Amino acid sequence: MVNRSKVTIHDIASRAGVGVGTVSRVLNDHPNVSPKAKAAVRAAIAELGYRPSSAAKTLRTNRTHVLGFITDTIASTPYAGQITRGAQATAWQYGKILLLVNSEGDVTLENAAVETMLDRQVEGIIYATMYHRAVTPPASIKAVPSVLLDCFDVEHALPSVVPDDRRGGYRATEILIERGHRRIGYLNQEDPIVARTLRMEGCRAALADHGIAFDDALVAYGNSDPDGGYAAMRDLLGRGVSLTAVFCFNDRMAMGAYDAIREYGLKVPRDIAVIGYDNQELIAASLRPSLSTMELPHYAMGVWAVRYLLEEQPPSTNGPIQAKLECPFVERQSL
Amino acid sequence: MVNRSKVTIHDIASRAGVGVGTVSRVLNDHPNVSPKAKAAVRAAIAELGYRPSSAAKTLRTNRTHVLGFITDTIASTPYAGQITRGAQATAWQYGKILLLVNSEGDVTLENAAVETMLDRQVEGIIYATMYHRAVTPPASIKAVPSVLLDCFDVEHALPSVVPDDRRGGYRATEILIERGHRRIGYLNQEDPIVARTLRMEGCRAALADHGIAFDDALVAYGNSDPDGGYAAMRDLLGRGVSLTAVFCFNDRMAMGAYDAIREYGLKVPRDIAVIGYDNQELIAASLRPSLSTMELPHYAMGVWAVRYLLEEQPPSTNGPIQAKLECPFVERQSL
DNA sequence: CTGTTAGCGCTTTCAG
DNA sequence: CTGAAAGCGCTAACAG
Repeated sequence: MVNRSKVTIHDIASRAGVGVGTVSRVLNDHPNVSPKAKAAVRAAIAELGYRPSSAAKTLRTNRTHVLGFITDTIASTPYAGQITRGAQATAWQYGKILLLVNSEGDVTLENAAVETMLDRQVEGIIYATMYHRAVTPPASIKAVPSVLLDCFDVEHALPSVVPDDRRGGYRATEILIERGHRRIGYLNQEDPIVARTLRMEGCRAALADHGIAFDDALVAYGNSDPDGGYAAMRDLLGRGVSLTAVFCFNDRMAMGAYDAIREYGLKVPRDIAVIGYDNQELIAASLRPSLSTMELPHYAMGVWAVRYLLEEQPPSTNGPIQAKLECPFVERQSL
Repeated sequence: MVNRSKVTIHDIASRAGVGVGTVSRVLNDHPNVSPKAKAAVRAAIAELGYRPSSAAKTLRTNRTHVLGFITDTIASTPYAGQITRGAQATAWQYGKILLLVNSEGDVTLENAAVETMLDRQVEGIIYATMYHRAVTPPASIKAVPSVLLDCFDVEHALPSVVPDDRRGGYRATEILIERGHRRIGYLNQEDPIVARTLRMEGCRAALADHGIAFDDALVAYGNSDPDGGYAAMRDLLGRGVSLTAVFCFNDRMAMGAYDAIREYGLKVPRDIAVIGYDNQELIAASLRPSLSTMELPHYAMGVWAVRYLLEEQPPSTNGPIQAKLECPFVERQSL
């Protein structure tokens, strides 16, 4: 039976003919309760449609089992979904629930969000961005255990988890080399964001490790979208340099590159192998031929962040941990 | 100054030399407080780094200012982001915050999520799905004001908000007709989901209203993804029927259709105009030429749902409201 | 094993 | 205008 007006532990107690202490004990699975009392309480709970008040419990125990989750732009990409999903699923496993605020990058709002969360006594805060970059989160975030996701603060004063873009760039290049390519083009994005620097570093390191000289004539720049990839690829092809493969900064640029390659009467992967980055499913899996790419570990970062907050944190030797998660290679048909 | 150990209203009261009642009054902006007392309290609050306990407040007032937000699949599409974003932003405007759970369609988890939310005394629940369909949400959801988003229950026993797919199908077709097309192909998705039925109905109605006979030879079926669109378009083109435009069930199918059209040596929009559905930005804006499409009002539905929960609900004449939101036409270069 | 009791921090009468 | 007091529903001693 469902009773709308507030049923309290006292109602249960009198109904079951026991004291409130006993009710509380069965509610919290305490060991020393007689089976009989337990049954009576259970029955009363069911009959009265009792629902514990988590506010009262929180007031008493000082625990909320709530984690704050702040994002900058939840919308623009499907990434946000994966991060959120990983974080939420993991929180749930631990019996925690997420309080969500999307700041859209508004600093005032971000501060207010942290304040609200602190008022609500969240047990930790996850501050997530949708691409790998440096941030300055509200200082008050330090009032509770916090972790930066897909971003880091310049002082590295807060723990963080980001994709290992350098290693990803290295692996992508190495994979191309392993398949026999030695003339590898690089479609780079023009904004010098963190990911670009790191991936490029990895790429050069792989080239060097395999005794291939880095050739500036093989890199072209463009916007990090299909148009930019299209333009950059045309640029590259227009130079008349020989190349058998191209590593694109991201899948969106690769999408544009496909168009340019096709216009030149070339075929992927027969004439030019293409590897992307991000594993933006919607694109990578849909292109013809489907695109091999390095996956950004969004879900994994969500999981990692929550685990970090909830598990015992090992004593840090030198500053908060700055975790780098691997970007796995996702093989499809473009190489 | 930030004091970590709990500072209570009593600390503020004694520090400011007033009673707790007065402190509470300034905290809640009550009218009858002397400027002097107010100033003293404010000062004490700042000095002690006081932070009100929302648990205590909730216990006392019975209000949490929290809304529950349950999604089935937050990840697979960027849609989820828009829905969530619209809901979150609107909630924030009303001084509410969202408690998020992603069920991944797991019924047990869904039930548990509702229970937790009710224990936490959410003031309303939004139950959102990522595509327009019929659902059976946990019955206990009715314990608080609730609304279904992008879905509806078969009995229409709960209020809901969905895209107006019928009208969208009508408009898309009409737009094609207005531009002079009379031989319009239809790339339909093979699963008979709600959106398919509705869009098709709209399409036929538009045709009829403009005196164009519906021709079965102009509709082809496929998976609702690029491969399906590709196959369906090839099918259509292979029939040798004349057509100058094609209305695709969604943008992903349109993406595949582009490939098929190109393979036939035809050009979009010169030879065949293409209109999609969904306005899946990542695809629609990236295709070459960019794709004109009907937008699914995800953000708007998120806004609508929260508003509905929070605003005074007009007395319903016949059952809970079943809102249909318009799918706006987004013009790009494919027609 | 169990009933009683004392608060958790806050809001809200109720008298001044 | 303001202090004192009474709980909101629950848990955690503390005596049995």
